[in-house]
Amino acid sequence: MKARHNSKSRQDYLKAILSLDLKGVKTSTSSISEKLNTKPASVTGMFKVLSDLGLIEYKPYQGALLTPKGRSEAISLLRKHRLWETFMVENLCFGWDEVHEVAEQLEHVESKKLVDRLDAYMGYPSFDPHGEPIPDADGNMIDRRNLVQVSTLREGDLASIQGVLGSSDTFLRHLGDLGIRLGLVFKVKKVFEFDGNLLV
Amino acid sequence: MKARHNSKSRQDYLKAILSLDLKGVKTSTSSISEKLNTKPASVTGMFKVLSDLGLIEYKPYQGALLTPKGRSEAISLLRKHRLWETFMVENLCFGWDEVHEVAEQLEHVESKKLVDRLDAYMGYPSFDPHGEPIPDADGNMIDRRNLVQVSTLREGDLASIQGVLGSSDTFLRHLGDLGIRLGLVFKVKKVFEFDGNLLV
DNA sequence: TATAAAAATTAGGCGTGACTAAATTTGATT
DNA sequence: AATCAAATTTAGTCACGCCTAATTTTTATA
Repeated sequence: MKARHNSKSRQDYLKAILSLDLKGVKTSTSSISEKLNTKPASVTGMFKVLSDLGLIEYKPYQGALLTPKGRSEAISLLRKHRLWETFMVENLCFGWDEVHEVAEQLEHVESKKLVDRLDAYMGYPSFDPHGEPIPDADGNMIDRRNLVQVSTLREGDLASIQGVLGSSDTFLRHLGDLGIRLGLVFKVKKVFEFDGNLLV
Repeated sequence: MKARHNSKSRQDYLKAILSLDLKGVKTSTSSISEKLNTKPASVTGMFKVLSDLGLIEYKPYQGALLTPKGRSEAISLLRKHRLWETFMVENLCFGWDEVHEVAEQLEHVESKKLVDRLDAYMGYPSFDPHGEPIPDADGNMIDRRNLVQVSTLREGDLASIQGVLGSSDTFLRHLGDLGIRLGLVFKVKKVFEFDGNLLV
């Protein structure tokens, strides 16, 4: 049980485990090996290391579960990944489909200050270019399962604003002008044929 | 002689060699080992690898010289390092003294498109926050040895604008308003006590 | 020029994280 | 409950990049 420092490899494993975990899939060695393009035997080896480091709960033949510590690190990686993707699309005019690989590298840069500043620079976006929620600095993120698109709401529904898909400056300013802010609770009074609704 | 792909380690060596090279220092194994906090024996080993890869010219006991290929890669790393430092200071409000370590990580991210877009996003800065010149996308950079500060010029001197130290938006706009552009050739007609000069 | 000191290289090892092949455990089916 | 297939773990190897210790080459000095 050595005191190993962080490594790209271990971070990739944590991310893979979190990803399957969030999808409710069992984190078997084979499912992880598939995600990471490695062999099951290699996963077993790394599971032992992560377990020794207190990042996962691992019983042979039983798969792995993230400990709070491991989960926190994995979410921090997810946050970095999605913030960088957002930055590339929103500020550097990348297409949403060409940022994943680069974000995969950027997420391994270690500097909490950097990501937090980047987050602030972009105005604390809630969603990345793929529509996935971005964890905040404390690791909290919006649960998409409870979210609906505004366009699916009907007359009489009660809802609150949790985030905005896309975040072009002009669109965000427009929403601001209308008094639409995060957390705003509203009730749909009427749906026009053209797609409009009235506030509470 | 394996076909090894890029690695952080090899890139660090190339950067170290370029750095000494630019300073006119001989790239001995000991000077490199000092820069990289490794041992001379390790440098010898890596010199062989870099030589096999065609990135340096290496004769035992003679030190190393960058090949055009190696030099080009090293300069690309320098470009990335300095662009990221500039971004952090100019856009993310970092202090100029706290960006080096993070840039050291960011420079290893592989995406020409990313750095070129970042460069454009910042308006193609010529110098980083430490006053060092930033290589352009073709690897060309201003040679600081031929540069002087405007404040050191005397009446009658002929000079041209090669770059601007610092690049706050307002200052750059001010220069633009005065018609001062990169490459502009001018002659000093008179130096005021308060520090002013007239254009050609 | 002979020789001692400094610098560089070679030889041998170690940790990490991957692999293959063989052995073991699980669990599904009869 | 016995058996067989799939999944998992164990055992042993390898490449990479680092290390220390010992050897060799260069260089500086007497």
